[in-house]
Amino acid sequence: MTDATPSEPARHAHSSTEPDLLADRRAKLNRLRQEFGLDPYGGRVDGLITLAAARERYDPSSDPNVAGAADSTDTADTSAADRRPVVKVAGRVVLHRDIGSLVFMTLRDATADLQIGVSKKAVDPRAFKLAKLADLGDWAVVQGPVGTTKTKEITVWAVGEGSFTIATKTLALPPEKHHGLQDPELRYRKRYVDLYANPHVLQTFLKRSRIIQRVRDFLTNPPASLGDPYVEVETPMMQLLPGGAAARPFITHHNALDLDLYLRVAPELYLKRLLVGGMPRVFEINRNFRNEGLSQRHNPEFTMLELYQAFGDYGSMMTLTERLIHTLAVEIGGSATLPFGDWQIDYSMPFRRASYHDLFQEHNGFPGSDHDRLVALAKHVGIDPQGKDHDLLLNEVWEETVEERLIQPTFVMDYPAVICPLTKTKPDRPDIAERFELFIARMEVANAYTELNDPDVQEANFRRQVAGLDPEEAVFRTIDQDFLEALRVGMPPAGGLGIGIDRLVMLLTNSRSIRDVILFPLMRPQNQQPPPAPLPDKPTQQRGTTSG
RNA sequence: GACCGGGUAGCUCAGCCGGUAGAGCAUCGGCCUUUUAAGCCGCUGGUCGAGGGUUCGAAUCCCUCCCCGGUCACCA
Repeated sequence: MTDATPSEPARHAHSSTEPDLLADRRAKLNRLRQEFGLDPYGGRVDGLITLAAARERYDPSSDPNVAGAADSTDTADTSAADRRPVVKVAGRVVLHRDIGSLVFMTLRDATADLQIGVSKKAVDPRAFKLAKLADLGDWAVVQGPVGTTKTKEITVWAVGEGSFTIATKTLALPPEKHHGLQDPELRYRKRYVDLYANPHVLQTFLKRSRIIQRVRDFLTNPPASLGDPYVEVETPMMQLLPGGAAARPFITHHNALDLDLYLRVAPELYLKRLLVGGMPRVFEINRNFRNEGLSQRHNPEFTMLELYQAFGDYGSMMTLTERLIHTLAVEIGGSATLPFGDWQIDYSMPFRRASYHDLFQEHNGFPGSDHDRLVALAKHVGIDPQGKDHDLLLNEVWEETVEERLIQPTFVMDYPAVICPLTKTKPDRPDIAERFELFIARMEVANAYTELNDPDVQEANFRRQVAGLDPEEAVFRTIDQDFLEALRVGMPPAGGLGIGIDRLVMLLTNSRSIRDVILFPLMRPQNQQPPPAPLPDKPTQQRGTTSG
């Protein structure tokens, strides 16, 4: 093949790190520039419609291939009698069938796949040669009538000068055209390939977008029975103290203030400050960061809906939660009953409500208050009861014996107060917290409290919590005195709710792994790359450049 | 972190009781105006994840390490 001419900049020459397999693509790129005068990284194109829209434009009454119409041999017909609707479409070339003087391609965009046809007779020679040169993976633009082929496949036929062109040349070799991209590692690392090569992946993420959109609509314009709208707010992701959940935080550093900061594990304590300030109904949909293990259900950064309602309680949160999730199932999933793996999940209202203790009794055959039997069961399921408080042990056994049996949507209510430091207890039961967790398909999807607003009880809970920590953990679990001060200013009684958006999307899209609903899940670096050099302490660039 | 499975051509995968590396698709060259994963002919393409060991000889057996997936652990 020819190498770069003097007119070609050096960047078009082979890089020593580039696989030889790309040599053909490089040569073709140069050829497009030199022989065709084509910019292989072209610009703006007006007047495009989606492939799905083009398919809908098809009009059988204009189609000479439909029985009764004349001249059925030339479907790229350009005669004045042609009444077929003319469209302009763009898409990635995912199939390419060159049969001599006629080239068929299948283009793909976010809406559909659609066949296009380029006939030597119907286009200028340059456009026809470009059609023959097109590679799998190129972006193509085609203009012409929407018709069919002899086999009735709806096809956009390129007709006229410049009616087929390559808008962007790919330099990469595409995945196998039938199997798509299968290797999970490659799918997550090269999501940009996964998205186009596996259409259902793109559909999942479009659905995710619709789910989040619908949640926002629901909360900012709620059903009448739920009362006033909720206001969307944004609170700090970089926090001085990582509060609101017990997870280990990520640490970062602000240079100008020479200050260590934590990425938030939850927005809870800030949203409650807003209740104090007089915002009665607030919500936030945003990322939390927890420095813990990865699993099918855990990614270090994940998206959470948190919501607070003044003068509500966990009962109001229950009503809201089941209404919201039912609405999403029906409107986005298309049915009140949706598959998840081998299960059929029934999102009909009302969801089951059962107390923490009743569920323990139901699945274990004795009350959780029976300490001796609890200890015996703990040993039986492999939990060491040594030195554990009754309620903490109960919780471990509960998670081991009950959680995995909660397949259908179930509100688990009234947790032991000792594991709920931010929750108000029941008026007559100081040992029971007004908290629920919603379980679906063994996953904790939502978590809600009647919020604790007594500053003295809150402070006592914090102190008890910190006292039980080893020194290493205690470092980042300092008591948030400003939050206590806010409670002293006075937080109205309130209900609060958190919903794990990623898990909800998993359920509604029947996705087994959280990585299938997060576009770019965290992965280890591939090639033992050295970490980037640390930033200089003095932020010289930050001044005088672009400032907001 | 532990255990199990995997890493072979750009992609999807065989080969794994040791004997110099295979298929399909893609690429490249040729033919073809109604193809649907088009077809036909021909040609390319691999430090078999990395390093070490055993052996006359290692993709294959052994050791160490890296990456991915799964299970478990961690996650008030």
